[in-house]
Amino acid sequence: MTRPAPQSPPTTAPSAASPHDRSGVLPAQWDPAAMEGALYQRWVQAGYFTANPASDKPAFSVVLPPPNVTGSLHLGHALDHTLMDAMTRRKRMQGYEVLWLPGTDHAGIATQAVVEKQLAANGTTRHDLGRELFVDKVWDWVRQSGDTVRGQMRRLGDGVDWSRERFTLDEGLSRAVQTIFARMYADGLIYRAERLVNWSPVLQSAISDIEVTFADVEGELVSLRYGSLDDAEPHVVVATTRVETMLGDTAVAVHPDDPRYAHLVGTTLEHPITGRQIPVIADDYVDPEFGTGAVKITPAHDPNDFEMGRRHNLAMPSIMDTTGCITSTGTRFDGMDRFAARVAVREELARQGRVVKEVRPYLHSVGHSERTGEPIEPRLSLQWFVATSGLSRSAGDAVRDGRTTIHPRSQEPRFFGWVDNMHDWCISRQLWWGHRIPIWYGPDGETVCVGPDETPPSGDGWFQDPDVLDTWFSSGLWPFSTMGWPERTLELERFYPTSVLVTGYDIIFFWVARMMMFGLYAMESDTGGDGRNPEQSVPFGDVVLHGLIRDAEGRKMSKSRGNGIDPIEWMDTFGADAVRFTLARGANPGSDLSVGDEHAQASRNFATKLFNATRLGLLNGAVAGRLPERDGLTVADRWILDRLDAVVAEHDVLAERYEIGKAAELLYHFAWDEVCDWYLELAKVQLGRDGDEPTAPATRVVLGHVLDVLLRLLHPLMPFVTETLWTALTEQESVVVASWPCPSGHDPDPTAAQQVADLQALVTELRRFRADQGLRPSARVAARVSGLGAADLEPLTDALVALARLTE
RNA sequence: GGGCGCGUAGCUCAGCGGUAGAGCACCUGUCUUACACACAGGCGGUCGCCGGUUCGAGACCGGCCGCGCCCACCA
Repeated sequence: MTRPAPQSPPTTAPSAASPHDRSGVLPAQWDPAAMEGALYQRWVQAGYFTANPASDKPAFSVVLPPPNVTGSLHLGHALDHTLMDAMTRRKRMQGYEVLWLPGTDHAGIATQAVVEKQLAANGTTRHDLGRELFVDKVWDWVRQSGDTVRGQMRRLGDGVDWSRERFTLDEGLSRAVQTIFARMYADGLIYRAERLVNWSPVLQSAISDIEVTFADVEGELVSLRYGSLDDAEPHVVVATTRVETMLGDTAVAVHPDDPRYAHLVGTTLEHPITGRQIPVIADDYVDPEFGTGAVKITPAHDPNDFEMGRRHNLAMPSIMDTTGCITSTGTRFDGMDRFAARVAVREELARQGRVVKEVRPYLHSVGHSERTGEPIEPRLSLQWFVATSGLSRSAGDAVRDGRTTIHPRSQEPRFFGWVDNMHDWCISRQLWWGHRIPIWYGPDGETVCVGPDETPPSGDGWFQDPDVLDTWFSSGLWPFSTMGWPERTLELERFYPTSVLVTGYDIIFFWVARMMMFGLYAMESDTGGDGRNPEQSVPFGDVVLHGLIRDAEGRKMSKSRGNGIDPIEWMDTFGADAVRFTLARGANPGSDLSVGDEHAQASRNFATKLFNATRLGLLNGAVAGRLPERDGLTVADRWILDRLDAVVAEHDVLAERYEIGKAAELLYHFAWDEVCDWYLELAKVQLGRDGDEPTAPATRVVLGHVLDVLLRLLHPLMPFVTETLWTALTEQESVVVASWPCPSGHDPDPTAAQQVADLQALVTELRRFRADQGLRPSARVAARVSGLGAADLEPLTDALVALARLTE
């Protein structure tokens, strides 16, 4: 393909060019990769994205869900960011004082794991380094890799307020963490207890319920016999998929009404391996219909058994250490890994003749650590918890009574199901990277919570709790900790609660519910529960949940599958605008979207189309000026202006409903099918070949206006091309700070619409006819070549009718 | 076991009461002075199945089949 070189110095246009040609201000073609960076730079330098809390404009605020500080953005983030950027850019143009607050998350487990892996490669461990040195090393890593995300966000065009960027472990946020911890501790909402928690032997740490994912696993169901081997003597058969836990059994349970076992309840049976006598107890929990109707009870290693152990005051011996090896059973299995022990114990029981029936393969659901992948082990340990019942009820109420609205509505049951059935949240992690628990223990068993402005107790025997807080504890404070809470800053005053939260539906539980719990609690505790309007307490008025990104075959993108798309590579190939538009166009609330290269190509083509359309305008001297009186306009002009009004109105409705996908679709088709395919062609006729038709001057203004408005409408989704084209067209500073289009207020002219529709039908018919005849298909060319430089469409229509007849 | 959602052109998806749509793919033309990252024309669907409501149903109701996701303490 050859294309004429750009006419580089626009001031010295060749003599052949029309006197109206203003196209010199545009580059020869749209080259996104080469131009986007400079545009972004200019926006930031101009301070367009910096919020001014002192302004008197209405506020619109969004906080960015903080990505992992050492991570990199994937396409899902790009979707997130595109939606937020589109919303904030539009609101800015509408005259709001916009704050889009960026930042990153310290991502406790993930970040620590990366650095530990690096250490492992050098043959050391964090324990070799010691806590302080290790944490220093993590900070080094954070500083070194933390720029990746920022760079990616600049590429995407995110209009965030960089001057307010935050990090969950920075000083201010740490202060917020300590403050709320101290308040909740004082209120009894944070407590320490020995509980059965999900334990990751790989991390050697507790994890919360939602960090466990269940997967069906083929295991073995072993039926084993407690008591005598003589059928005439007392015995009970129980079944288990984790035989090794029998080493920690302290009871066998049956249903109270089960006649088969009534005579055994209250007696004891000998443990076949430890030799201890364990009681047979009766409890309603046992389902007599299931299996043999008898269950082995391991209180320290199974949640149900733990509860039963509490009800019946059973001993709760732990039989595994932090790495998942058998310990303190006093048997030869001590020191064995849990999976090795599973086999060894089964073999031992078989040798004793205690494995009844055959061992059956058994498909059952096993909890795995989401982060590290290995099966979790329920383990009894001393941990810190948040008492969630009151907090989660408030969070649920906020949605129930409409202070916060979830979009789409269909996601609400999922939210309620979670907040209404929440277990207490285990917040302590046996890690080193994170907010250390602000609790100090004294030599005489004292426990002191140290607030942000207090000095920790010192002296012999005092020490701080070694654990750190779950990462989601600090991210749960994000909407207000980032604005300076607990200080009463101007930012909080102006921008909290935030206007809208945008995120994927997969983190409702991790994040959304917790922000609501914390936000409500923090704001109420600020005022002692009075003073403040409850509406001010929720962290956001709207929650917009988008779907997950899948590949062209509808599969989830993942590193292991290798089907992930790197947003940077995509932007290199198609441009940031195309990537953004592709994601936005697929963003139907709450539902997943599949994307592939062909979608990005279509979006890139659309950007090029806009470029060329604007170029046509500039070639013909289109200017964005005051529109002439409507009475003097042609049918085509009146029609396109009416359409423009309608599209502006329709787009606003969709955007306010967060129907970004449909809004994008609307603009795409309006721009392409109506503006480019019809209006531009009609405008050419009205301009005339030499630009000297009587209708030409008005057409230049209408054409300029249509392009101007169209570019402003598209700017939130495609900021880069629209900036380049709009500034060229209007010769104004930047479309970022242009005003948002509103309908003209004119009544639509149905006659014009009808006449254009008739014309379209006519031309289409003519084209079809000519195609059938194997003639040149272009009616518009025919029209012009036939000398139909019409002053209006009525004569044009007549002429086309004549022409159509002629061609027959 | 509970919750949510989905099954519409080859693929990805809109449409949610009134004569079947888009993008991509495919076929046929066309370098027409904004654009071949384009233009024009075309092929292609008994809208998962069965009932019902209605003058009229992808669209509303009931049932069924298939698929996906989330939650849940099935020994």
